[in-house]
Amino acid sequence: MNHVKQAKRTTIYDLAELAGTSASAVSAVLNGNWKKRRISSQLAEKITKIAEEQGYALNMQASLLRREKSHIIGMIVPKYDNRYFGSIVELFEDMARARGLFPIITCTRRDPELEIEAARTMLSYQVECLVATGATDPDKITEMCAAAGVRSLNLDLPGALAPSVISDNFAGARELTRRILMNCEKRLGKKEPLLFIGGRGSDHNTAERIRGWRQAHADLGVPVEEDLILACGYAPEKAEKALEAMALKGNAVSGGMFVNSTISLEGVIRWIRRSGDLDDRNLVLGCFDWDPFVTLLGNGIEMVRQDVPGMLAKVFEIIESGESKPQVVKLPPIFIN
Amino acid sequence: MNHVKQAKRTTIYDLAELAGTSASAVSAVLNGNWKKRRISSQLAEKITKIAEEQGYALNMQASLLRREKSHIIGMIVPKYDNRYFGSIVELFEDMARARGLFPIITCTRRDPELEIEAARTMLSYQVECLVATGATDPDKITEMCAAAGVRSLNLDLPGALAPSVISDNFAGARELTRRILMNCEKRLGKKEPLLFIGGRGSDHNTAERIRGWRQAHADLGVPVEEDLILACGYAPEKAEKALEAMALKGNAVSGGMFVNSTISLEGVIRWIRRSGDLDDRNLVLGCFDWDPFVTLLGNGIEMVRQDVPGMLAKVFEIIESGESKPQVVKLPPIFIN
DNA sequence: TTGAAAGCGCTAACAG
DNA sequence: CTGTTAGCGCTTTCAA
Repeated sequence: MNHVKQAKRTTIYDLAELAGTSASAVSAVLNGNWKKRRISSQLAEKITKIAEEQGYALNMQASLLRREKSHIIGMIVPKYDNRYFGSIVELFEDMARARGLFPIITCTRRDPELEIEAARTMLSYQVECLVATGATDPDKITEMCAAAGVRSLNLDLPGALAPSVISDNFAGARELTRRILMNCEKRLGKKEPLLFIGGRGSDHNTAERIRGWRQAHADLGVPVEEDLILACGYAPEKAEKALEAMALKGNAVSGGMFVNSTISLEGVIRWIRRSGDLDDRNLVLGCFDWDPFVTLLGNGIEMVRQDVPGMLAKVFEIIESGESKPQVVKLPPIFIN
Repeated sequence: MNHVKQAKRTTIYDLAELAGTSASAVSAVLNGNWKKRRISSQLAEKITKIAEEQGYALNMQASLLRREKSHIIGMIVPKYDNRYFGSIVELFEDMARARGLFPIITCTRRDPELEIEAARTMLSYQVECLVATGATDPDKITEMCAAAGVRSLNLDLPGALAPSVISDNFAGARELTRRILMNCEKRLGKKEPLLFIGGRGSDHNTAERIRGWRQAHADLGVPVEEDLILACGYAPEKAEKALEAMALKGNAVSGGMFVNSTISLEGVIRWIRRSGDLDDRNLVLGCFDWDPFVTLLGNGIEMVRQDVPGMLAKVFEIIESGESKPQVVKLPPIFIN
């Protein structure tokens, strides 16, 4: 209830003085280890009450400086604005807190420079562990962490130097492709080579998905066409432009389409809407990603939902086990339509 | 390139020893104020090189403890997993960094207890300013901050004790309602009272939107029906259940509908899909929120997109001005269909 | 042009 | 049962 703006924040010394005791007693009480110090519950109560009254807030910087463990866990993530990363971040925070860790998260917008700068900043904040999600150069981050004696893990995109938890992109893409091809047959009367759109050819997941896409074509005896692979990046505009360019070259955009993320799907659908109706175009879509509204788009778009709770459970399992040798854990994604 | 796992992290004392100089010199050089201290560029260079070699990372906790300003800015946010809050968070991080601030963000899942706990934690981390986004009890947070001599601002949901930046919910809802009613007339041949679904009656934004919804009905001479107001909460399941309950009571769900957020819209559309086709039901929808995929849902759903860049620009403007007396800044939202 | 030293607020021995 | 004390790693006078 004290609304006076104080130049100096209340410290344990202030509290000690008010309680007529010492700073160490205050510290012990406020940290909950006063039974260990056998402080009288009377004093404990008094201190707690005074702390409350004064609106005391621990100075974490000082506390951390003194303590050996920071209990801070960091995560870097490429984007917030889609369901996949949004749910990763939200669940990560939750699970971290449930384990008594303080999560700090930062978004790097798929910018390699920002990624390493973010990692360095996290190290400055004394993270005990850093989870690099969808990093472009995870090994660089692992090296930086290792040099500081900090554990790191990769999520979503694997690295060679630290444990990685990812989706089984090959198997997922293979099954997704199979489903799209079957839908083509059902709806268009024939299985035709699919378009692959979105993502970066250089990133591991996209490469694996293209591999699965090829395999499924082979499985079903459908030839693949190399110039139907448009790994144009993730942004909606890029997918939109890629389709436009394709159409301008005189290639009819029709048949089946494997879209590499909902981000790209946004651009794809925008292009479709701009240039004619989805139904009219006889398009059969599948997307290696999930968004609730896409389900509601209709047209039976096949989707793959990555197993975020499963992946994070694995991440924390590895963290808790203390394991730090490189290994890639692949989790099967979930199919939705 | 030193991959040896070190028990102790490299400190400026280690660097000083290696460079044959003192910690204070190292500190000055690494902070870039060595011209002020007139340190020889030779020494500066040497120190920089050694720091690089050793993979030195500043201990921010120690640095912050000593410094007077933390340059940390905090934000609490209810959810990550929708476009609105996702874009707020992403842009906030960006703008904070551009101003030399370190953003720390935490998600409180609309849990009032978590909110104040999160605020306390942020204070422990010595934030210089805290932005409370969509907080259930913003004034409580402002009080806590004030007691610690920390500035706070409210975003999305206003408070009485600190500057607040919000959308103009009344005007937005009024115009959105008007548009839905006009669409009803166009598509269904008549203007009928709209259903209002989603949100909490107790939250300011929902109350303002209901007020706008009423006003628009009055403007167009359409009577409102009180039991068409279903402020059932935000979660998709809640909207879905509310519609189900309404249908079970024998009330036909048809005509126009004002949906209070995309989160709720998810449940609404799910219910529609489960219980018949959107087109068949003659539903005319509007949503006080925006999601790119909703545009692509078709059916001409009217949407309101809140002006996130505008709101954050205003937030930082207020922060930079040092202003801290209560005021509510309302930004007009943008209409999309 | 540089180094020594004090101290930020807290925790954890250790000494009563 | 409780207080004193020694730092954690860094920044910043102050003195040289």
